Amino acid sequence: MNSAQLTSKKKKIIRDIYPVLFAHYGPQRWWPGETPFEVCVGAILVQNTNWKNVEGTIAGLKARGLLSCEALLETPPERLAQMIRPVGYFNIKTKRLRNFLLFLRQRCAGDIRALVRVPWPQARAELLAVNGIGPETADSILLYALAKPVFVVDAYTRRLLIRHGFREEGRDYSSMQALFMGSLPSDVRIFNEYHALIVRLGKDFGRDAPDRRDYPLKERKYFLSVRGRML
DNA sequence: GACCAGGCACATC
DNA sequence: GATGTGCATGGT
Repeated sequence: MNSAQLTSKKKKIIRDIYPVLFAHYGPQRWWPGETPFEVCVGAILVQNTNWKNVEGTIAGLKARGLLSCEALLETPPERLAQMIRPVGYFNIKTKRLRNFLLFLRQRCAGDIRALVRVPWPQARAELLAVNGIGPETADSILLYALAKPVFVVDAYTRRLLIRHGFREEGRDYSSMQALFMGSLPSDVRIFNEYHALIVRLGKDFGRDAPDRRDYPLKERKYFLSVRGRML
């Protein structure tokens, strides 16, 4: 098999996994937040943390009427840090959140939706320039807050790829993103749902999922396991 | 009590 | 440029 055929086969695998996940889990209706601003706050707070820990924290901020750019900026950092304690890394996340809020106020007059009219590669670069916003956080904001056609990659995505034999593509963020974006139509709805489904799958199986990283992709039929169902 | 959870920046080699 | 480390709480 030449490299072009292998690439084509890999793309097909990426395309084929999606309908299987969708059929099994149904629509996930992401992002689990009400406003674009809430998406941004959640994306920062959830970094390397259980989403459950973030949910309650955001609800608390909302209940206190603090879930806005200006209100959060007016909150003393020490106080903010105490309020977001449950998300873990609360000191560093306080700084990261404030860095984002300062960017938001200065660049968007406090409204992230101002970036909707900016071409997404530029908006992405601007977000990445904020200390504390890395590729996944930036892409989550672009896709789920601004509806830009950007695929979000995360730890679950890496695990899924490695388990399906994508050792080369799974080596770093941009490679994984290129694999998905190069295999799928550039459709916000699909990118939205696919990433959410991968997270859902990951939460179901965690690290207990079958792991066949030693099987070369070209020598076997790929598989996807959903509650014992193998492909 | 260990291990894990929807990262990121920074130091060091 | 690859690899290692600190950041921290809450659930299983």
